[in-house]
Amino acid sequence: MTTPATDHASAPYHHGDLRALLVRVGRDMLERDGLRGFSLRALARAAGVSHAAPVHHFRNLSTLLAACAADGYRELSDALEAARAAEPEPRGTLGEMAAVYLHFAERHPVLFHLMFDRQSLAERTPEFGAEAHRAYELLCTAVRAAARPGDAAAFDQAVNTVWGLIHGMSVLSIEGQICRTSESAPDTATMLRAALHAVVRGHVDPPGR
Amino acid sequence: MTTPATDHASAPYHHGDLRALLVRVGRDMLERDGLRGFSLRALARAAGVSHAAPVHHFRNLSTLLAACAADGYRELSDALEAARAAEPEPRGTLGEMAAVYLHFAERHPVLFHLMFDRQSLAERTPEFGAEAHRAYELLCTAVRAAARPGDAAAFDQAVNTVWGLIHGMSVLSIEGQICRTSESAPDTATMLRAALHAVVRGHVDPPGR
DNA sequence: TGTTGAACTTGTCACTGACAAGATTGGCAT
DNA sequence: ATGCCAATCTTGTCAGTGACAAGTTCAACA
Repeated sequence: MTTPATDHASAPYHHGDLRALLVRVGRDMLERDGLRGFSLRALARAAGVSHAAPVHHFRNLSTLLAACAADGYRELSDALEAARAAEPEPRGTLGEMAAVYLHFAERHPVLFHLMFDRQSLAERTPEFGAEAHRAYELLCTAVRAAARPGDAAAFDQAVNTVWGLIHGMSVLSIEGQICRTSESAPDTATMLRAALHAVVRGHVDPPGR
Repeated sequence: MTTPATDHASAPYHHGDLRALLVRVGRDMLERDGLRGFSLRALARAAGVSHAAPVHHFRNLSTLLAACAADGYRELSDALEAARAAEPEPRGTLGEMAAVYLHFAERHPVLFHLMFDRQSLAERTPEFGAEAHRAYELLCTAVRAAARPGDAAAFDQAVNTVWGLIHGMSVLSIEGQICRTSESAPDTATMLRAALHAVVRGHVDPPGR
């Protein structure tokens, strides 16, 4: 059998870096066919290995899914970092991060859904926790920089509403639930930026009492 | 409630109303064990019928899941209607609806996740579409009443951000991701109400400022 | 009363996740 | 070099699953 041309490097044992290959092929399969048809054996077939080979890299299906989700968080975190680097001004950073978040969700809807499903990810790997935490910290830092300084309660309020808004609109976009009765309505990212402005302003003013 | 609409099928046949029983038991199993362990045969066992009995009520697993999700939307819509009846003042209605939405998500996290997963619900029943649309219309109406009159684009903006915010914070709450660095921070529902105020105000002001 | 057809059962098949045991292969002490 | 070792991968197997087919029960009705 011809060697599957996995270029050298990381840990080419028998097959090459099968673990990375499985995550890559797994993410492709997830996006193409969704979660319900997802199968360890189908994945092994697609990767060109025997049906039990993945077990040596992932204890079970949940662990494999967690690895795919962790890979997604890594990609998202990298994109968030790039957004911050491209637009260092605090309010601008937050808007860019929101756009990046939304864009990630739209490009990887199934994975995005998986990343936020505690049930499917019952087996959380340390890798998953680390990458998820990294994305979270990036967002928190951006919120802290964008919002005027306040007490801890105000910060909690700001982080939760900002992340909630970004995440919620991303989900609606994925599900095709974004309302567009008007032709002149701006695109989803623009709507999200405008709403973020309102929320960030709103959290410093006493809420309407 | 009322008797099912289908006259000829409403009377208990061999087993009683197995369809309703399956949905009820199915929702219980979903919340207890999550989606991955979910199995038509396990459901049949739990309901005390043979492994193939559910097929006569649900073409396949997806259809059954869609029925459970539709049942969830029905429950949510009923709760939203009750919220509107209890608090007819427009801004108050919106806040109450948000609290109801959040509460529903927290009490039925797995089902809630399922209700917003286009992949798992590839087979959409008419029942599902109708109940989902009912919840959506309730929310739209409430937003229209609460926001100052504007053009269609402003309405789109308001609906999308309001629903996005409510949905996003509900997801964060389910996932245990609500940030609470301060003891004095209000509970999630209160944070959500405050953020809604900011968003509803923000959408009438020009966001450019 | 006998027929009909929906509701339900039993039986079966290919497929899946998980496990066990054997085979391959690179690294390493001797 | 030699030979052992352990990680990687394969083959084989088992119970459980979704889906389908064919048989059984039983309320409704002509």
